[in-house]
Amino acid sequence: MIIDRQWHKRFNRQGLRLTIPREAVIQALSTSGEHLSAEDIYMAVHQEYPAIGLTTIYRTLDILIRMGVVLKFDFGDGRARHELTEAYSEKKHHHHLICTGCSRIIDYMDFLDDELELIKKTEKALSKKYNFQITGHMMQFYGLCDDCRKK
Amino acid sequence: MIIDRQWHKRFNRQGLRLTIPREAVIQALSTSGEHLSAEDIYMAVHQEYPAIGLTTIYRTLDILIRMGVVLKFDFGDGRARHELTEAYSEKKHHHHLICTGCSRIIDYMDFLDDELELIKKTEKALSKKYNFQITGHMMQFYGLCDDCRKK
DNA sequence: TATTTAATGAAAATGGGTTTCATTATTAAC
DNA sequence: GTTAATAATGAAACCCATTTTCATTAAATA
Repeated sequence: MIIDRQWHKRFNRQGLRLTIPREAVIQALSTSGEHLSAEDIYMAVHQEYPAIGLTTIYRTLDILIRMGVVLKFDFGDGRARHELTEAYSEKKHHHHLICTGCSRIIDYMDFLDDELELIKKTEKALSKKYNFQITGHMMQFYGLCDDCRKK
Repeated sequence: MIIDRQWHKRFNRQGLRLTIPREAVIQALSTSGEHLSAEDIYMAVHQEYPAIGLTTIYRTLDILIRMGVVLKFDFGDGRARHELTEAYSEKKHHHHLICTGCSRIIDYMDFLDDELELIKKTEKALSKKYNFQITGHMMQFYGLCDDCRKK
């Protein structure tokens, strides 16, 4: 992800500053895999900027969530996970299949075409009806994985 | 919800006992509205059984989640919410629209027919491909509500 | 009845996540 | 540039939902 003038504007528009720590968090989100916990991001950022604290990570994530740049997930294991929203991500969008037995997460991208088309339609209708500005969605299936069924 | 022999069997099958506290939790979930926090359930149960502790609520919820009876949600406000899964609920299934600004939750049921049909299809395909026993799903849209957009 | 096993509540511990506060870095005003 | 106002920061303290521990009780089984 290139942090350009656009990004600075996005922050300034709300009276916020795009600082080094904030850039670092955006970078980490865009390069360090998926569903990152705050601590994952902290550790990634820490490599290059050891002075940046965990508190700042949390604060930055809050801002990015409010800006619609980041989506916060919960997979039921007690820590929140974060990903760039579709509009800001270079990664292929996916949905989740979660085992309620062992918390295993499977990202799936099959069958997405139909789902996404429907989601786009729903999004439009919802945003009109409730006057929401929709920034993302989350679709998860829960169940027991192969291993956990056997137990 | 009638707690019958079926329910006892479901528990016994796993070496568990269907006790009064556990019945009370199931009852609370089936009658006390939607997206209940552990404390909501505790308070509902407390009315009739003041001796039942919060710890037992948490433990019972864990069991019910593992059994596929309860679905655990996170709306980003720091407390988990719980609902009976579709198979065990008498309530109409719905999806969520969540404001990332103020955590307001809107349940919507419009546009569901198309969604549900697609979901059923996807469910079948996923469960086959990944050998999952799917117990429920969750579909949430995120965005800013009318009020929060203005700020 | 005796014995094993599951379930329970209270209290303590855990651990994400948030607040506070004194300090530092930016930006704006002059 | 210098100065004044404002935003951002990290460390430590705090909060609070959830878990764990442990001694006790209840239920199922031999």
